[in-house]
Amino acid sequence: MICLTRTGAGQRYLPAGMVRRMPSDSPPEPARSGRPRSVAADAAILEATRASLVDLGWSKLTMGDVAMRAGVAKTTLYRRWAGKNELVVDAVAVLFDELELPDLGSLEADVEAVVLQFAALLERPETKTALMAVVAEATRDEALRDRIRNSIVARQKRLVLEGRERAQKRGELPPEPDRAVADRTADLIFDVIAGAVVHRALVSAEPVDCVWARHFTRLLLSGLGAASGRRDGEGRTPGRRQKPGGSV
Amino acid sequence: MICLTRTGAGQRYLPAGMVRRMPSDSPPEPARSGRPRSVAADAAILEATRASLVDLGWSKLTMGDVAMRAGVAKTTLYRRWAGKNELVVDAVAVLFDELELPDLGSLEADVEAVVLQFAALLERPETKTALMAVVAEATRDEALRDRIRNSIVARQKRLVLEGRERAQKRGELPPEPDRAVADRTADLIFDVIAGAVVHRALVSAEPVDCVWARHFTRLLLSGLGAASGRRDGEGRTPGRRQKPGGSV
DNA sequence: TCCTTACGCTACGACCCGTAGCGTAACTGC
DNA sequence: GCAGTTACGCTACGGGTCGTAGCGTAAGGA
Repeated sequence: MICLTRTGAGQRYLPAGMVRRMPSDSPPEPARSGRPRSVAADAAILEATRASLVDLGWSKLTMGDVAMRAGVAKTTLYRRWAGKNELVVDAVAVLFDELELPDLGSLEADVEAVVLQFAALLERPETKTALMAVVAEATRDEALRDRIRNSIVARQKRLVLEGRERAQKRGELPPEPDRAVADRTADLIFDVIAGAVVHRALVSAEPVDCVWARHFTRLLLSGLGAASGRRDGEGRTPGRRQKPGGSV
Repeated sequence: MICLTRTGAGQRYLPAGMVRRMPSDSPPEPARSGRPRSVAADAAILEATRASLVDLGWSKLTMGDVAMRAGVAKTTLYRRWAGKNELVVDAVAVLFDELELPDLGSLEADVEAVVLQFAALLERPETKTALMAVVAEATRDEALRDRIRNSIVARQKRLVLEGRERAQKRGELPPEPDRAVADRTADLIFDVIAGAVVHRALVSAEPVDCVWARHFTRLLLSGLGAASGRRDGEGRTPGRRQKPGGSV
């Protein structure tokens, strides 16, 4: 809705610095004339945004405050971002690059580790308050939804694909019969993992600790029909399906 | 944070009308003297809040607008609620009373139905934008977190408990070995269901339709080790565990 | 009738929004 | 060097929301 009120001149700025700011998305940069944008300012603004999120939270964060922290004029922010929502998405998105799939020898251990990584990321004050607020705004803003999808969701989804591929090579998961089923299942797994962790951490407001991560992982993998690859000897016997019941 | 700025006089109003406004939570009402609060105004305000959410969304909803729609002075709102967050939580919470566990003969069918009910609730414009925004605010507000827990989360959680109890009577789920495990598992199931549906609907922004609900339910129940109770003949064979694989 | 509480109304300072306008800085191509 | 182009900092502004104070009045109980 903000975009609708922007002037034509303002719109010109958007394609360059706003809609796509993934490093790989602006490769050639056809050497426009004129004073170039300060990349230092970009970094300072995003850093200031995260700092402001920590101190003030989403609702009290203001563009003026961010500009002041970054040592930049408020107008500069509006020249690069349409508003608070877009700015915060970009400021938070890079944090998701920290997520990576470890190789601990079994799918179960890998998933557990990712769950804990994700939970740790959600615990950080600059993410926990910002993520939900941005998602809330995105429910009424198509462009913002795309931005979240392209910058944050995509970063997480690749972990699911990587993990499944690796597990299939290990023989822990069966290969997918066809492409459509594979995509659908990956989406499902992604929503289950991310959704459960977010819900546990932010809605239920209970800690996502090792114990919870283990129970959740077992529930998930048991549902996926994965052969147990746990090698530390604890838990269920390898090669045998877990006994159904409350020990999940 | 709002509460901190309220005067002593303002605080006096909170216990009566704000902290607890569930019908069953204020039973005796020790007959205070003075003009009683208009219950009609209460209903009008909450209704106006939902209407405003539909029209404006969370971020553009203002106390003044709600007051105008309700035919009430803005000061009356502040006499009853500390701010926008608390008001919206109360306005939206009652919608969760619509959720109910059907008895379709099998756990699988029941879970599917609840998932679809929950998804339909999330699709409503007054909830989809409000819920996440409130959760976001709650990350920095202990009192708001409690309010959400007591009014919204509690409403949903009872469905999990009911469903499990019924499934155990049917023999679809094994009884819990002890109380602690039972509680922990119920919490886990709750976070998985609610989290996955919310994430699918609001973050991934994909439809939660019958197909998705079925796949998700099978994944969940398979993980829980439930015996298949599906009676329409399709899907897996009763009495036999589902073949692990991509058909989830 | 007095007392108490809720209500509507007005007004208010404080803050934030998003933009316009200006002069200046930085970089490109001739 | 020169214009041409773009980004930046700064100031100022109208418009909106916030949350409260203060007042007179309405609606109940002792």
